[in-house]
Amino acid sequence: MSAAPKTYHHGDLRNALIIAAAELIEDSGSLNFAMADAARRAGVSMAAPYRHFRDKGDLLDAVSQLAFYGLGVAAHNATADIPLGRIERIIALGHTYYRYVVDKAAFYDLMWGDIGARAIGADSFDGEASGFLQLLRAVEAYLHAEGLSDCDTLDISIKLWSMVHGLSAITMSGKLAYFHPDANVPAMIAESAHTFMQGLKAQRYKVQRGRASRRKR
Amino acid sequence: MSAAPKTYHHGDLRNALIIAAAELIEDSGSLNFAMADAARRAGVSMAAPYRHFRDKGDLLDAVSQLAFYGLGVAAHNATADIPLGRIERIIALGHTYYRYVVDKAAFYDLMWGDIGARAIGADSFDGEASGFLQLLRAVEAYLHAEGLSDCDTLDISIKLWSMVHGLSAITMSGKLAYFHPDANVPAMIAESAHTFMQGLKAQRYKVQRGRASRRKR
DNA sequence: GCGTAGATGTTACTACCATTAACATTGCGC
DNA sequence: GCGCAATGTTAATGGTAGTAACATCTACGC
Repeated sequence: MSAAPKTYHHGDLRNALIIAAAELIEDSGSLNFAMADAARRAGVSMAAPYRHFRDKGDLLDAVSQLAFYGLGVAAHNATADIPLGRIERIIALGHTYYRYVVDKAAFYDLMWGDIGARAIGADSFDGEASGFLQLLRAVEAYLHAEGLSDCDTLDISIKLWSMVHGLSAITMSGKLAYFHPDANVPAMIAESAHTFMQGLKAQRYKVQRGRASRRKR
Repeated sequence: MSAAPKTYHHGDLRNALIIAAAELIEDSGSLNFAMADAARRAGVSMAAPYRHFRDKGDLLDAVSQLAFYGLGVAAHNATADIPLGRIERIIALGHTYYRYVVDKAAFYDLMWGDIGARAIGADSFDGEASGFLQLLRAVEAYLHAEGLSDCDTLDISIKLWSMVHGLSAITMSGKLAYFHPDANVPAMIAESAHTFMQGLKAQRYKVQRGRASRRKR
């Protein structure tokens, strides 16, 4: 099939365009690629893409899904051999997230840029769900292993995700380097996770104490 | 001075353009305003802006500073009557951040969009510094009041900022609504702060215990 | 006061790009 | 095989960023 590229119909133009766009974004480091370039790279005329994508934003959404999918794969690879139940697994997920985002800065814009303006369809999350679900599983296992089963896994996972995402965003924006030039982000990610989990345990003890001796205050 | 607008030279075009752009962004809810529109709104020809801004991105940077400045003002107003040293002051800063970002979605894109692509000058932080400095002061006072003075104020402030920024970003992206439709973000912000601070205290006790009885493990 | 240099604005132009319209080819269901 | 829907093509439209060449004003030395 790779020997018959001369047909009038491309055959898999939609995917070819997604890949072309992803390459253009990665090469130029910016989302400002030209629709025409993506078409050129896929070997079709510049009007062809509009048979598959309503407009440029539509194509960007598709590439965005690909980027989230790549994150999910990276997360899986990075944590495959760290046992469930250990906090190291959660931290490794955070480090993977951070590295993925920083290494592929343009992808960050793709995944998180124009958040205020873009209307995001609920059906566009299948790919990324994979990454977040990995976090959910790791958190659930950890909470169970630490005797914190009464905590809300979803709630805590989102809070952990927020920490890592926030640190990544602040780093990428250049603001971290401005306020704290010698910050060590991976270390901060690990520390945040540890501190947060310590806090959960402390709160649990507190609640238990409170329960045992009437409620304080 | 408002009675003599008919001069050939505008007099304050730079600021007029910044305000015009901010209004266009807020009205349209998108960063995709036309340079020509900003010029029109300011009452000048479409080439005039280029005497004051190298290109559109340069103008956007200026508006971004304005947005961060507005955040600083909002933060100040929201916390003026909450005493230093109380965690409520830190939480109020988080809530202000969240509300500002969600209320002005287009401004979010302005402040945090295109992070991967835009090169941000170190001199562009004066305005926003004000907001972050307020957090620094609140955290420092709290740590002191709670006997946690040996903690690193800057490090902890950045971690708290990250949490709130991350929650805000995930909310705005629509992903929070997808994974956790009935999440209460302000409550999560408050909880995160409490849990984190509890964790700091627990870690301090741990260190002290460790110190008293040789180092464990 | 005055005259000029540089700052600020204007009009006219280029080049590019997203998107659409009208037309061409192809493959698939019948 | 036939016809229609899907998929591509070329050609045009309209809009935008940015530049060039020219115009006007303002500030400042004198």
